[in-house]
Amino acid sequence: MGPRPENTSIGSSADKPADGNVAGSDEGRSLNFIEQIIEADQRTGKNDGRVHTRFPPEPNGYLHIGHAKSICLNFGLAERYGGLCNLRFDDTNPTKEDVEYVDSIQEDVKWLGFDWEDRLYYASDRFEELYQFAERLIEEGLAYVDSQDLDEMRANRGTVNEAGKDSANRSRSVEENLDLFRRMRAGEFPDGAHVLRAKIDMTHPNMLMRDPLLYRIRHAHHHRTGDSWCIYPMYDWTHGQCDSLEGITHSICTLEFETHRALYDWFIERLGLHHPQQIEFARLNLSYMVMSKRKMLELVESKLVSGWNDPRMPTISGLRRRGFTPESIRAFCHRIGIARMNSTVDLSWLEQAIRDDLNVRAPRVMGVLRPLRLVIENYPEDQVDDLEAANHPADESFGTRSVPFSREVYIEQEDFLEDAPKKYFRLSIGREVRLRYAYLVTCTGVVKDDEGNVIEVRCTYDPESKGGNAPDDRKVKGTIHWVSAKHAVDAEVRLYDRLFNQETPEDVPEGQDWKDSLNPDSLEVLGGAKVEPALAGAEPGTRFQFERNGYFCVDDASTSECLVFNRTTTLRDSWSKQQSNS
RNA sequence: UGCCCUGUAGUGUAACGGUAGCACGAUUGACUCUGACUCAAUUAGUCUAGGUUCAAAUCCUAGCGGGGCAACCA
Repeated sequence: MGPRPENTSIGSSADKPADGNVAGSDEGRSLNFIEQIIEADQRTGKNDGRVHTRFPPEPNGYLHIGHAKSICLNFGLAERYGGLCNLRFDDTNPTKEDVEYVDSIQEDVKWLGFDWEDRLYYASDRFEELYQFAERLIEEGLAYVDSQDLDEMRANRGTVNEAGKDSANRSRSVEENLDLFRRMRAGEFPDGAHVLRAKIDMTHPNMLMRDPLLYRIRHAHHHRTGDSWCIYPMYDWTHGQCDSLEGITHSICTLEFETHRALYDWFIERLGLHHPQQIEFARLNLSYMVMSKRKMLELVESKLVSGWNDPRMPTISGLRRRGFTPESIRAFCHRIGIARMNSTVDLSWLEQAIRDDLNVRAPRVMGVLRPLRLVIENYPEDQVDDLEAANHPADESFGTRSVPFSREVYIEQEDFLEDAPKKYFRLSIGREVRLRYAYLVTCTGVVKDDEGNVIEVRCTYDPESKGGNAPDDRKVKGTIHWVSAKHAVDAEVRLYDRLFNQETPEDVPEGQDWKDSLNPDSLEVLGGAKVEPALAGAEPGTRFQFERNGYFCVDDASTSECLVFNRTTTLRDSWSKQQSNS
């Protein structure tokens, strides 16, 4: 990539795997409650010791970090116990679903590093089987066609404090039910005319058991089955049977399906099928983030973000574009654990996970975000030094590269201060700092514009300090990064901050909209950044550490004419923390 | 005036009637050609009240707090 043949390819090693297991060793780790269930099942010989899980998204949106938790759980369990994990699309609602989502979901699961092999299933592939099951239920008097309208049905369902009332249609004969149901399938009725319901108990304290709907009429085009169906099964009628037919042993879902478990079991038992165990765990909540598909869709559609893969979004595609590695996301999911209690993980955990990973695998490079010209008065006009710089401070296998140095360099604006406090280790008039890998320089003065802004810093260098060390071994506390002005490559750098200012943006105070807490400064675009020449032509997706500035990833929009970087995350910064604390 | 689930350091999770641990953070120090990394140390916890027990985070009762359930969504 770089123009200099002596360089090792600093970009290509960006995806070099971290040594050691970034996800942490499982040895000696205590078991989460699901692993305990599985191990107990294996001890008793349930399912012949088999472990078979599944990840069952509805293709109605892009996957996000919360799905990643579920993916890591389901595929991880299969891996840990020598079992299998399926990918299944829960595509029973044609009006909300699309192949765009089917494709992106597969891409994201693969990118995360998981493989369903030949076990890709669609609930829609089982519409016929599910239909036959429904006829069986009708024949056994366990289901009936109801013809109440929506409002009637709602009214008769009762409330959490009041029992529901039986529908007048509840006593229809098996023959009539079968006839009506077949005609529903045949397309004789308009949307909403009838539904098929299970006959359970309209007074049940669990609302889900008050004669739940199995089928609704929907004359809609399905992204897979086309127009061959006009009745579509509901989630509850679909999910457990699909689990069962796929031979799933442990059907893991989030807590909001807890009350559905009674129904799940009821259907499987009446049908006499293999009985997977539904197990619920707490979904992931992240501070300063919204995770509902509805809200994310609204952000996308109202152009408050650039798309599903906006680097500020919690989507897998957003995180990928932001520069996250799959390993870091898996490590994050591992670190947050699995439990049944609702909780909120701080957004900083995600940053910490990517820092840990990139620290090991990202080559170091120098880039100046907000340039300030530094002129080295005693350095000859036409001279250029080629200085050797390590691509990684702790891993020699990354090799070295050569960085050109000349009389004028750019330094970071914040690395110069006229009135500097004692503990400021950077440049100020009369003070000496090290230009990383280059020379020690001492500031002699500044040039200001009419308004008094510093537009140039002057200094002298110690020719004896080439490479960064003085012959007399004098200690220089500060080391700053730089880029040779005449060799610099221009770049656009996009800095990201949290999307919301509210820790829990979903908790909206009355009279406000959840979008009111959007952070207006979540994106800052720096158009005039300067990076070292080795970065010219860096491929989209390549990750670097800009020393002292953070981790950066070449954006998909980057071209050879115009480099564009996304800042994945900053480095930890105890200096600015110290500043803000005092 | 229902049913179900759930309360452990700041955060996330362990402890399965028997020593309350771990991770992340925070703080301090060491190291340092990244105020990064690394290393060391420190910090801080069982919602409340009763009860059972030799022994309770764990079991029981009551209270308090959080979440879910009344789409022809998943």
